[in-house]
Amino acid sequence: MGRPPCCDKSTVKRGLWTPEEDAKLLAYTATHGSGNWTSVPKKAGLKRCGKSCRLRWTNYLRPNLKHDGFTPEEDEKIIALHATIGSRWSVIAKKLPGRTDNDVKNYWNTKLSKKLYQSGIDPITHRPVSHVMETIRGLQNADVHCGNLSSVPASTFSPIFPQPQLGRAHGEASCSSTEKAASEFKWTDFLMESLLSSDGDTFATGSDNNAAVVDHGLDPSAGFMCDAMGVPCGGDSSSSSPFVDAILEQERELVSKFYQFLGDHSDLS
DNA sequence: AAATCGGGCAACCGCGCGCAG
DNA sequence: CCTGCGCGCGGTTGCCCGATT
Repeated sequence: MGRPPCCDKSTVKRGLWTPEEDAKLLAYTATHGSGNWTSVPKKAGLKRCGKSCRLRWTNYLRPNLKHDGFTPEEDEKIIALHATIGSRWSVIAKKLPGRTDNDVKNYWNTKLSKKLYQSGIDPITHRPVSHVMETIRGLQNADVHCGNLSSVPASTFSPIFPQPQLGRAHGEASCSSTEKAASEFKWTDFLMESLLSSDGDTFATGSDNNAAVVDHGLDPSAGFMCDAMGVPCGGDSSSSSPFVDAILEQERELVSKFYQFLGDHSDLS
């Protein structure tokens, strides 16, 4: 059984907000504060979903939001943070006063990623495009297997586009120490260090454990970079379900074909 | 002037997490 | 421990509007 919808979509208004609706929501939050969004539409006299009210308030009506263009300093900060933690827009937005995650996400998707690419930097890996293409060609020639991939420099893989996680599908519990040794250098580490030293802060992620993990350049939610190559090391890596194993196997094949496709079309770059 | 295209952005959707009962 | 609910998040969609043909 799926989760029931938060509101009746047939009776709820959708689409752009009118100035009158904004005024009602502002008036309500000014006197009652934000929170308990499910009851806000009723109390504020709005025919909107509570979720829609929350979104409108956090992305547009909230006090101290900046509505002007991004500065070059903000650009630099976004790029550096994206290189370090990937597309965790809420974390990035917290580092930019007056900006929302939606702002940052839209700005990245429409402007910054293109700007980076035009300047010869791959917006996914944050490495020179030529290096990325070289790596893909290397992968095409390599037998796609966890052990063989250890020969590929660890810095090749992006946190948000890690290499195929084959060990997980085949129940390989962990990578060997030699595999780890081959990837001692973590380019994200020095990015993180430079960021942290610049403002002396850490990335709050909602729990102490998570914060500690992020401090070491790891992503507690996505599980990327258990070692520097994006291959999970340690822990239970196999699924107990044949169904899940089949899906993982299928995913593995797709990733392999994808890399092969990129290699076949490397002349397009 | 009209039609089409494409960029930018606001809003929506679905999922995961945390918490209270 | 389980379940339901509220909230926050990232990804995606769709509308608006200026540029181009």
